[in-house]
Amino acid sequence: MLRGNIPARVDEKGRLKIPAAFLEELKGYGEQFYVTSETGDYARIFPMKVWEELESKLARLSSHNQTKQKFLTWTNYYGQAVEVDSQGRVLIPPVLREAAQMKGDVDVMGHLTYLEVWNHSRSLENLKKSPITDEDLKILDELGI
Amino acid sequence: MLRGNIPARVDEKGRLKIPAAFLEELKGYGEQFYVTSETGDYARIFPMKVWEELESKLARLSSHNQTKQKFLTWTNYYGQAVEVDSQGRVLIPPVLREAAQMKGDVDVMGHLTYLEVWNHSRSLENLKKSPITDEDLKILDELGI
DNA sequence: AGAATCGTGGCACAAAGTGGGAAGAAGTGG
DNA sequence: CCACTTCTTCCCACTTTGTGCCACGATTCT
Repeated sequence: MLRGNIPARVDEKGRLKIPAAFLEELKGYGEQFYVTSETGDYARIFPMKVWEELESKLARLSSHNQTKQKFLTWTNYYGQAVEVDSQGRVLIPPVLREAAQMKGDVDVMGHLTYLEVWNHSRSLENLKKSPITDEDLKILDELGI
Repeated sequence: MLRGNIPARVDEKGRLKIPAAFLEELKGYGEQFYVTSETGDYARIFPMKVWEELESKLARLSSHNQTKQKFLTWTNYYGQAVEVDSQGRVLIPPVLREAAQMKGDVDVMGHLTYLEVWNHSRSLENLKKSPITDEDLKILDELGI
C-alpha cells in the first residue's frame, strides 16, 4: 500500500521520477499507468489495473448518471496513458503539466492504490486551508485515535 | 506497552536510534514502521500494524468527515514508511526532520502503542506551556488518581 | 572490577535522484 | 509529400542521500 509523502522534482522536460519507495510497491502492476485529475489542481497516477477497476465500477452506473458523466469528462480531459521508463520516470501529459503546475518541486503522496502529485507550494496552501483544531483533536480522541 | 521517556540523539544523517527498552517491546511488530505527525511539531513512530488499524478505524467514517480528511491530509503530508536497520535505527523522513527539528537531542516517549519524538528543547517549552493546574489535580482526585 | 550491552560517530560503498545530450517519433506548415 | 520544428525517449554521467559496517566510549549489571 502506498502511504506518505516524498518530495520530488519534475524536470524541464516534464518528467517525474517516481520515488524508489513507491516504485518498489508499484512494480507488481507493470509499467502501464494512467495519469489524470478530476480538477486539474493535482495529478493522480494510477496503475492501469487500478484505473480499470475504477472504470468497471463506473460502468455499473447508469449512463445518465450526471456525476459519472462529469467525472469521466474531466478525467478524460486531463488523462493520458503513460509508461515508466527504465529509470522509473513518467512523463506528465502537457495539459496536466500546465494545469497542475507540474514543474520544479512537487510532493508525491501515496493514497494506498495510487499516487497524488501536487506542486509543492500549492500543496502547502492546501494544507493551510485545513488546520487541525482543538475540536478536531477532541473528535479523534473520542474515536480512539 | 510503551511507557516513559528516554532521551536519545538523531545523528547527522537524520537517523534515530530507537532506545533498546522500546525496541525490545516493539520487536513483535516486525521492521516496518510508519513515521508521521499531525502537526509537524513532533514525530510519531507507529508499528505498521498499529497504523493500519488506525487507518481501518478511519475508513469506517464517511469520506466527507472533515476531521478525518484533515487528519489524513496532514499525516500523509508528514508521513513516510520506514524500516529499522540491523542496529535499531530509523531514518526520519526529510520533511519531518525539518518541521519537527529532528536533529541533535530528542526525547523519545512511549505512548502505549507508538512512540512520540520531540526535539528536546521544544519538548521543554511544551511542558512549560501545559502545567498541571489545581483544577487538573481536582479532576484527577475525583477519578481516584 | 570485568563483562556485556548500548549508544554514537565515522567511513566507504550503494542506491537514488538529477540533469543534459542526442537520436527518434510525431506533428505542422508550406 | 517533404522539410522543419517540437516533443519524447533513451542513454550516460554526475551529485546527493542513504545504508551497512565497524570500532570506540559510556553505562549497566553481575
